[in-house]
Amino acid sequence: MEKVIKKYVPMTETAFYILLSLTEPRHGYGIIKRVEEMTEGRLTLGSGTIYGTLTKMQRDEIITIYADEKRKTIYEITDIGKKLMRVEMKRLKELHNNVLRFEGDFQ
Amino acid sequence: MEKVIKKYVPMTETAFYILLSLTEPRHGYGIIKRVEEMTEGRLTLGSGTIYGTLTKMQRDEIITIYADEKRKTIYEITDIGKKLMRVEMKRLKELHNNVLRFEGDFQ
DNA sequence: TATGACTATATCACAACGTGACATAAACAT
DNA sequence: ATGTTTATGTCACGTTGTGATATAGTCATA
Repeated sequence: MEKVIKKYVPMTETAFYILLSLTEPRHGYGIIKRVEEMTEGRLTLGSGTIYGTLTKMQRDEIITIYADEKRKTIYEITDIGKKLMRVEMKRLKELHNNVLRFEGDFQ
Repeated sequence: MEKVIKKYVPMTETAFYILLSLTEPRHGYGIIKRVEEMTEGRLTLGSGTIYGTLTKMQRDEIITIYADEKRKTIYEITDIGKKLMRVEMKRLKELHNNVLRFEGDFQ
C-alpha cells in the first residue's frame, strides 16, 4: 500500500468529490461546477479549497496536468489516484453498511 | 435546522463512529473498543481524539452524561444528536449513491 | 506481593485541512 | 461602458485528529 494512500484515507468529503469529478479531465473552476451538480447544489467549494487541494494532490501524484491552456489548467487523475479512489470507495461502502445496520437506532 | 447540525455536517469518520457507537450508553474507553469492533480493527481512536471529542460534543449538547461512576464517565446521545445522525446518514447515502454511479470509472 | 497487562481519563503541541476574504484579470453579453 | 461570469491564486483563521506524556486504578499470575 502506497504511503500516499494512508495519507489520503479517510478522505474528506471535499477531496473525495474533487477526485470523483475527474472521471474526465477538468480545470479548477469546472470541478467546482461539477461538484455542485453532483451534490445538487449542496456543496460549493471555496476557491482556497480547490486550488490548494489541486496543488497538494499534484505534488502527491494523485492527479497530473493534462493540458495547460492560457487561462485554464486542466487536470486528470493518475493510476495512483484511481487506486486511492478504489480504497476510499471500499471504506465508504463499509460506512454505508454500518448506516443501514444502525440507522433504526437513531429514529 | 439547528446551528449545531451545520457545524457537524459533514462529519469526520471519527466523529461519526463515536456517535454510531452510542446506540447504548458508553464511556470513552468503551467507545474506543466498540469502534474497533465495528470497523473490524481498521480504526483505533487515540486518547486525545476520544476525550477531546466527547468534551466538545457534550458542550454542544450532542451527547450528555448518563452516569458518572468513580472511574467511568458514561455518555448517551441526545435528541439533537440523533437528529444530527439522521442528517449525516442521509449525506452518507448520497455519497454511496455517487460511489455506485461512478466506481466503474476508477477501475 | 511484586510485576505486568489492561482499563480509564486528561492535556498538550503539532500538522493538516477547509474556508472565506481579498486580489487580479480575461471573457462575454447587454 | 457596465456588470456578470469565468478563472486562478494567496492568506489568516479556526477546527480537527493524533500521538506523546502523564497519572492511576484493577486484575491475573508468577
